[in-house]
Amino acid sequence: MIFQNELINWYKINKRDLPWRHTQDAYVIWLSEIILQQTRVEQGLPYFNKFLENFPAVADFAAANESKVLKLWQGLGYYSRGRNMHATAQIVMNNFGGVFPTRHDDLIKLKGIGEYTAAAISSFSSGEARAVVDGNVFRVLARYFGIRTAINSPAGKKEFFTLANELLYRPDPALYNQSIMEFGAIQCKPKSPNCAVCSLIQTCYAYQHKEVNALPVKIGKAEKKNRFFNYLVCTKDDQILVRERQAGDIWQHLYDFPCIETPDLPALDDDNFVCKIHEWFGEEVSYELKSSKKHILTHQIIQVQFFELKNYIFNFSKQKELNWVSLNKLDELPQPKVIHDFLVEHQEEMRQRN
DNA sequence: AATACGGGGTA
DNA sequence: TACCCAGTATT
Repeated sequence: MIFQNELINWYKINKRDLPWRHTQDAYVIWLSEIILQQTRVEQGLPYFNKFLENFPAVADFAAANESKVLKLWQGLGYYSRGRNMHATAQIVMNNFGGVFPTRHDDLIKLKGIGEYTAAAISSFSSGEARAVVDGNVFRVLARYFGIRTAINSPAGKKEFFTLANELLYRPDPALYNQSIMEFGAIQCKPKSPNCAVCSLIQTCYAYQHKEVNALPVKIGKAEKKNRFFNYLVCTKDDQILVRERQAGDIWQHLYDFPCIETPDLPALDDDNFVCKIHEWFGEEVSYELKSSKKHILTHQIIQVQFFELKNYIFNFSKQKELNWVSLNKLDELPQPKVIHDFLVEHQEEMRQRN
């Protein structure tokens, strides 16, 4: 039990004071855990506060529009988390009488809650004996026990999950789970871990064998795909033409502009590009490049260009998912970051134009 | 078993 | 750049 006791002792001295550690309310813990999936504490913290303020209880969350949820989520990424939370809040109202479940076996069935999150919520809210296995735990265990199995392979998942549950400190699962994650986040970091002040180095495999930087092992290197989005910005009085993005691609249910996606960066006189603009907006249309930027996602690099259109005739029958909205209304709709940045940068001239 | 899904921080 | 972050869902 040296490993567990050292982690817990370390935690009691070094832990950060985080708001979700002061509650056993499963709803509040759920809020924090979903927000923190693939997200650093510093980035998620303001969103946690914002969500709790807008939705003090699960009933408030369930009663909101999905669009409002996504607007609050704007900028945090992985928007399916927001959509799944909204669906889960409604399931909790309908199937659990508005009482957020605390048992792992109930939690795991809810949308957006997987093995990690079910273990986290159940252990933190009710002390259920479930070991959390997140990126921090993978790293700490791989280093301390010298495990070379890839953490993103099925065999690795199984091996680490089994070990984590064997190690779980039964007298206080919640305390132990918090301890090992916090230790991974602050001390046993991915880059330049703070081994100099670590009380576990005598028994740490990676430290003793000088393999700290080689562990954990991770396989695969998803190639990033290049995409080219050419946004057509059309304004009329205080209205602007927007599109709600649909299923099957990034940014589902967020709002952007009419877009011509091309296989490469189009020249301003590129035939296919010009042809498509004329098809949508008439032969008299003129366009000017206003802004260009590279937007990087996990699996895509998107070269984004914004064109301001003038003298256009818009044919709605060609693009049914497009709608005119006022600039003020657009402010309330959820947008991808690259769209939001464009609107902020150009809001003066867009409003003056009217 | 592999891929999709955001955006930001670090070295 | 490349890698990682309190991962999950889908193919």
